[in-house]
Amino acid sequence: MKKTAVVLPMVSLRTTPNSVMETQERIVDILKKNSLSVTDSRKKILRYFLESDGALAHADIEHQSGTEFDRVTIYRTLQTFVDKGIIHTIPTADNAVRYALCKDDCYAGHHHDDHVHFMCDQCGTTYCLDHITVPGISLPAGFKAQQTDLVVSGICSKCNN
Amino acid sequence: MKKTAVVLPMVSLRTTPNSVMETQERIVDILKKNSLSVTDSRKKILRYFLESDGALAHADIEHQSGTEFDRVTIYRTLQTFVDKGIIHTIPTADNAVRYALCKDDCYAGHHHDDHVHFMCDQCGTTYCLDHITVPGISLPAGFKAQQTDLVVSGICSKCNN
DNA sequence: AATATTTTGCAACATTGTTGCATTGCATTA
DNA sequence: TAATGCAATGCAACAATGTTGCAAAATATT
Repeated sequence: MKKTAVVLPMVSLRTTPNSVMETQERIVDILKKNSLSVTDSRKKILRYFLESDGALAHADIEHQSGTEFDRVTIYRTLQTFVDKGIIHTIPTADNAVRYALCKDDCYAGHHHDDHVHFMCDQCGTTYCLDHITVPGISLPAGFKAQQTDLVVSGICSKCNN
Repeated sequence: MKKTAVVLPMVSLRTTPNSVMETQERIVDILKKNSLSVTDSRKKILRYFLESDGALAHADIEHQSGTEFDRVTIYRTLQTFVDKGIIHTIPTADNAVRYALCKDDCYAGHHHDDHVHFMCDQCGTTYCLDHITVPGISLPAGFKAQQTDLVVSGICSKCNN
């Protein structure tokens, strides 16, 4: 492994704003609560999600992280997070795989992401509209719903000015 | 690549010469109405959709058609059909691109596929539930909806026995 | 600190999708 | 219906995306 330089040295904790410290703690907390060993790539990738207001695609993370870690590591980390219920995938109209943080009531192997996703056609940002729940759909006889995904695309509030 | 056995007898349509002729005519009609030149690949691919009750992925068509035409031709044909409003893409939970025939009120550059899609976790078939419309979603201030996709996954009526 | 376990990087590969260009096939007009 | 113009196809080469096995490195455990 190449990199030895740490991004956020412990020493800086005193002089760093509280919010940064909180995020760092929160990251480690999430990983430990999910019985995951705390590694640099997992911390970094989880940080991307915590600091992003939208969803992230694999490519986003790959570009942001540069050559810091391998493509394969990103794939495996994302898969691990999905398995643990930390993030969830979002089906989008353009069929590009995107991931976003789960709410607290998701746990390993059991997602509860019954909220609406919004994808801006202009800036490409994907939002989780957590407070809008997916309406129940009455299916034809014999059909049994397991999961319902609702994705709205259009113009978001930032681009709508 | 000569697949002989036909799979689904579901609605067991008696293949009289007439119905075959009708399908053939319908295919040519659809192509001409959309100002597309009538080629073998377009006819064949369009036939796959007309004879399928579910949605098709690129891979499905590629496997079914064998080496009859090039992969690139399939990509371009599907794209052409989407552009003309003959088929539409379906966003699925597994983020695999699937296509299905549009209803009549779709035309070039303007899709009206406000119906629900159902994807069976067991057999993998994707259905267009044309008669179930997507409910209106009230978005936060500033958000403007352009398109709404609702995909339900679970067990379909065929597998639910 | 030593050991056991997990994760990572690398390499090699598979699948999926895109582009340019010469050739082929369709459609149009004479 | 033969000639011609234009669109579609096949091919090759490439780019992007995703998967797997294994040795090396990092993490967790004792």
